[in-house]
Amino acid sequence: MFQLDLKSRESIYEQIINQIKELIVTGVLKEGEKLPSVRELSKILTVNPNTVQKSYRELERQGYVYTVAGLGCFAASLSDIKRDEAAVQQLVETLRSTLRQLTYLGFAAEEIRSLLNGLLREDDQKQGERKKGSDLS
Amino acid sequence: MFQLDLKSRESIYEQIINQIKELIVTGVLKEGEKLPSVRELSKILTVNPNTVQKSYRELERQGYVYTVAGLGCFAASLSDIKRDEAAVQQLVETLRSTLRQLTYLGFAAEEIRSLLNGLLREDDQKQGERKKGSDLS
DNA sequence: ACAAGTGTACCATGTGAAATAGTACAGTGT
DNA sequence: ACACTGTACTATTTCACATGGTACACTTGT
Repeated sequence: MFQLDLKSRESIYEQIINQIKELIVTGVLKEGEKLPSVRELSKILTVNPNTVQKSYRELERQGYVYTVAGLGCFAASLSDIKRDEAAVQQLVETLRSTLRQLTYLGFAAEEIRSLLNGLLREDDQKQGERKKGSDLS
Repeated sequence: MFQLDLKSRESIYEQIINQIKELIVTGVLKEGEKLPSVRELSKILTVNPNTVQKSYRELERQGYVYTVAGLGCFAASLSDIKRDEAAVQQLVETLRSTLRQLTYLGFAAEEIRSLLNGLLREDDQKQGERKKGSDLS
């Protein structure tokens, strides 16, 4: 269920955030379903409770979960997810930078297109085939 | 020509690396052209000489430049750039993660494809420009 | 009322990367 | 000799991350 990579550049709490996001967006965690408690998840992952709580706090800020004191943390409705424009901008900038670096390494435009098509196909599968894609060119 | 963002998550020496890579790949810095000396560039950017040297060392390791003790640091031939397979794998992983996060934010496959097409178009333009006269200030 | 579980808010500590500051040495060209 | 160049250190600071620990308020089941 959870897989942490301690060597990753991505910090632990960010990995937790992204993995929970995935569970919610893919529908594994349905609206209203309870997440593991802070202390419980910290034991499962053998990380500090504070680290898990930091993840939960951020997930709530972004609208992926809601918490009730004394009860726990629950998956929110997909429609509650906040599309933070600054976050989007950040992601686009990351995309731009990554694509550029691939170009630096000598990848031709066609290679990159083909690579992206492969990655998008993965996403489609995870999403459950909501849309069938057109070509990138 | 150099633009550092101290607030960026990307560290300074990484920003220097990427901007120099761009100058070399786009042909602004042609093969054999001399880069600013470590001390000179550090003054231009108002960063520590050690930071610049770290960038140059990494650029040499990746084959973008070659250095001659006592002479300076020079742009290498594009054919000398090493395609580090681990680095490629890292970039692909970053792409995968970024695309996934866009999906989490509710972007449809079509939106993402269109966004990527825009970014690829930017790259095509940069590749075609091939300006003359390297203006490093 | 009580206990156990929940989220939450702190504070202190350790760690590692990044960046800075400074010194020193070797090679190149004039 | 001199002024550049790259290079190699060491030491220090800063900051985010992660950990360890304590405390408090709320909810549920008993």
